[in-house]
Amino acid sequence: MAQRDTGTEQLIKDTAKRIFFSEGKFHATTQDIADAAGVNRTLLNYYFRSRDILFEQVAQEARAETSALLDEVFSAKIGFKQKLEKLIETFMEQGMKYPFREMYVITEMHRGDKTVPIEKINRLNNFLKEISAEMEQGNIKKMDPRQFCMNLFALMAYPLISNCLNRALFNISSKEYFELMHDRKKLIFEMIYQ
Amino acid sequence: MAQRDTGTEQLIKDTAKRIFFSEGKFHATTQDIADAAGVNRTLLNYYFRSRDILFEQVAQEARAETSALLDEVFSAKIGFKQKLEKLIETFMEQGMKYPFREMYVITEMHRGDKTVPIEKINRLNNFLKEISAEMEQGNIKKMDPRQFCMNLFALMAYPLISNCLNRALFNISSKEYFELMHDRKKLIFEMIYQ
DNA sequence: ATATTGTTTAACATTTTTGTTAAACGCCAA
DNA sequence: TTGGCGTTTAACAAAAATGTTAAACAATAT
Repeated sequence: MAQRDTGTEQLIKDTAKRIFFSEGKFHATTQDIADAAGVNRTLLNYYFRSRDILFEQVAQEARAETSALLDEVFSAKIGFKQKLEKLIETFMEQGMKYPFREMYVITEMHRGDKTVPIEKINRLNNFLKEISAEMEQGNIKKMDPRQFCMNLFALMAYPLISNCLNRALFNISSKEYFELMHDRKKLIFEMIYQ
Repeated sequence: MAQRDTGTEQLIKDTAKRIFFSEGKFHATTQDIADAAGVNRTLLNYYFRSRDILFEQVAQEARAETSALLDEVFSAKIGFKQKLEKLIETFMEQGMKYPFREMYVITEMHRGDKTVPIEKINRLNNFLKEISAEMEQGNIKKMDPRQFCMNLFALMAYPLISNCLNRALFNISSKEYFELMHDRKKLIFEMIYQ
């Protein structure tokens, strides 16, 4: 009956997420995570039984978090333009905290031959229809709506992922990089919506 | 004096690259690679001494390959517009073969605290200047040239990386996906160059 | 032919990572 | 207070991954 909640289980998951999603350390071991969380490694087994279960649970929650984000935006009763703005704002903010979340999901998919448990296809289809409608109205450049989708997510996600490369290339600090990322919100919108 | 070359060393590296860069299996072990190459695992140690050395060498060559690509494009004596077209064409073609090459480099950077051995900054600065000039001429939308750069690479790289996700979302075959990727070449150019 | 040298293999050893067990700890209720 | 129960720990065990060695093999030069 789970009486005493010391928060350790949550601490472990949060730490795993930080290591995987924020720091992009996909090779982290259970010991790495335990150390980072400041707990005994045995606790990972106590709470999650095995490494695989913990990792899968983290991936599962990552998918759920992304899902929730998209759901909230797509189901909002606002116009397409506002949806786009909201999506960019929300995605970029979460992305700055967890740049490698989607990448973790992808990497874990490649590990096993997990089939993608995605039911979000209907929701996406609605979005694709909205995109088509906007193209008809001339608000966005005409193209395959799927390409529009890929453009949008590419523009948001990739610069976050390639943070360390770009910082070296442009020779800029972490602070400057975050400023660039903030500026991208407006910039991305203006790029895809005329 | 390396008389007898059975091609095994190259086979091992090529196999490692296929597994890492094409299949995105960053968790692959030396045994996985040996199996995929159809050779005894001991040969990895014979040719490369240790796993770390092999992995670092693969990462090193990945950086060199990307470098060579950019060098070839940037040093060409052609106009900016042609450079852009050439860059997109070359990058996308290589990207379709090795979608996870840059991602592997990034992941390996996160593993150790390797400092980025990049000297390409001057070359990039030239490109940034060219971008600025084009903006002055009104050929491309005005913005921070670094943002332009990030847009360009994001549009090219991310859809390749998120292949498996997108295929599930859009419910399309591998063949259809490749068609979309091919179409992107023209599409990306038109998006960033008016 | 045979010695040489680079290549490949199997068996073994080591290290790293993960999993299990039993006991200690600490809070709460009877 | 003490018995129970969830939590935590350390010691141990098992498995997985990596590294080493010596011997077998095969092509070439002498």
